Amino acid sequence: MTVTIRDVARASGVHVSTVSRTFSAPHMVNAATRSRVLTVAEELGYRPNRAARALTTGRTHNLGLIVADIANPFFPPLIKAAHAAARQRDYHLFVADTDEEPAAEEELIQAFSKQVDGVVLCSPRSSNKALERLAERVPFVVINRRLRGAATVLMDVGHGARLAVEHLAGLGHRRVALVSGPAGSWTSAEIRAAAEQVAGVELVVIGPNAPTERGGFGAAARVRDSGATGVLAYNDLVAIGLIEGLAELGLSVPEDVSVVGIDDIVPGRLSRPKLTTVAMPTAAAGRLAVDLLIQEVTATTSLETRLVIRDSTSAPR
Amino acid sequence: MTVTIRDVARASGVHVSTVSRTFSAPHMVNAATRSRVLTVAEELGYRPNRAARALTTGRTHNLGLIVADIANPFFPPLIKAAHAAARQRDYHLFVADTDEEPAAEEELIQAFSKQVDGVVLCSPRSSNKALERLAERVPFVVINRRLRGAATVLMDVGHGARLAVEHLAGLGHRRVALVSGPAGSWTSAEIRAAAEQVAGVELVVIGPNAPTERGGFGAAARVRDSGATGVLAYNDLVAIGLIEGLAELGLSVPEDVSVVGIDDIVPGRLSRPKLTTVAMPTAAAGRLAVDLLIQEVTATTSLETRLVIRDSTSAPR
DNA sequence: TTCAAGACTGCAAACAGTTGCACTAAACCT
DNA sequence: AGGTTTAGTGCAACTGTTTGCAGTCTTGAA
Repeated sequence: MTVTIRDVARASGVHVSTVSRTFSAPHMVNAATRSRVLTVAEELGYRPNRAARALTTGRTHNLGLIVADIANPFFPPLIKAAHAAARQRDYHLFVADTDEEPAAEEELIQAFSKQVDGVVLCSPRSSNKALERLAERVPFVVINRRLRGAATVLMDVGHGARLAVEHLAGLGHRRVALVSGPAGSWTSAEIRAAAEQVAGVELVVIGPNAPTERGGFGAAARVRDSGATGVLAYNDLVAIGLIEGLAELGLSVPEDVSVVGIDDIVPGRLSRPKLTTVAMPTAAAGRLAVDLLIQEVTATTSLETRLVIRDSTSAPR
Repeated sequence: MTVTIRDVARASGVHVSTVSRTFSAPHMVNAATRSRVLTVAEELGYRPNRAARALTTGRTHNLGLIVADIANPFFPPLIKAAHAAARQRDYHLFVADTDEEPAAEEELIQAFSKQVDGVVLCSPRSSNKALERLAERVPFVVINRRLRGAATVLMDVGHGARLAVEHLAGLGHRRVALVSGPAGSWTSAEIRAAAEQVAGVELVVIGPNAPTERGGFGAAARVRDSGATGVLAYNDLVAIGLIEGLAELGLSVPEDVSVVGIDDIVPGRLSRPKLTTVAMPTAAAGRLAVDLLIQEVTATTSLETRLVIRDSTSAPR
């Protein structure tokens, strides 16, 4: 039923290898033959079968993208950018969701291995050891994790966190709370290390917390009790939850306490007050990751972050 | 370099066909042989090559999912659910983004056609005619569009819209504005038809509008001028933009005007006031679509929607 | 005019599996 | 005991494409 290279060959009176070449190495075939083959192919509605091609060439023109949670607002812009970059070079993109389970990462990589030319792994939860082992089966690039032997794309949260705390300091806050993330998080550690370096403010760490709205909500009382007038939250969801929790306690943002988030996800732009936050270059990271993968370069890149000042921060009372 | 079925055959002293069968038809091979082959395969780290398998069987065990915009908060829950359903049956999922361009739909379907067993198409923008033509190349199921010849999953927005208007009527609103969506939208038409059927309220239609925050923002003045005290917006983004626009005009929600959205996206839950909205069963739709695809059943299903009452609606002044 | 160098094209062997068919041996039935 | 079924395995052809090698035909140069 499906039209193959042989049908085209027969219909245009040449050998299959010539047809093959008009698609994969056009310069090797005579212009006249080429155009004849092309028109015949067009008429017949022929499209090369990528699976068959992959079999001989070893390249599938497919890429895999693994994230912890597709529905987490942090990821979609990254996925979208990765897809666009892949598409531009005529690659298809498998997308997979681990549901935050480290074991799923390994399993997915294994399952992908024969079917993709590489995979990009976002904020992996697996151990470095496990990842290094997997890197032998299939090339990959990791986003937001340092890993030797694999290409790495980092977003410089540390810098962003410092900007955020400096922003608070500049507004006159002297005591700021850091509502941290989950225990093993690379990002959380980076944020803390950077925040601690800012001179002139006393930092109090509250956490670890779940990286969710609920996590922020739950931290509200401790924030109030800490006496801090400014807060840097692990991410925007935490910040939003925190603002809600503070409201519950009769504290309003930014009048009573200033809050800055991290990530710059859509809901932060839409909530009230609009969130001051550290914008993460997720789209750039996604795009870059697939570019590195396709070009097979092993590099480690650090992407700039920046502070977006909106309505959730102001001078303390 | 990579270990094939032949390596396993040699190492375990059987013919390749036996190895093949221990993986794809285990019941046809003797238990003892099977376990021997299995352990050898395990030792060698053999994994069947899906591309090669696809070549003979014609089934790739891959599915495609095409959405208009991955970054639109409406889609990620659907993608996630579709992925989970696919994974459960050992299928991989290609995800693609058309960037709202109808032409991209066709192109993507064509490109996928040889590489997937089917594709699910969300809220397509292409003409029915074009879709019917494509349906001959590859099986697909469509979400949120009626199309004969293809399996269809519908979300019953009409019902939800009616509930929403009835809710407003029940609160005492007598004049409600419908801030509609883009011109050619099936959904928008459904909403309007349903809203018009509710007795006891006068409906004024404002639109068409872009299905975005900005679209809602821009409609604020016309809503004020309409004299309506209640509003049903095309979707949550429009509702959020509208609320912002109304605030700009000195009108607050729900005190001065009640607003209900549609979709129940995350930002609506997180914004202030929390949005009353019609919850769309996106996850169920995604899951169901891939199930239909895998089981190759051509059915048309209509999924229930429901009203979620939160803080953006109250009795009129 | 002859010969070497290109430019095209065909041939056939891969690639990694699946599967209909044939064969053997054991188990079953009368 | 003889014939028939059945379980298990091997054989080889096939899937759609690529690609190294070899052959043919022009060209251009000497």
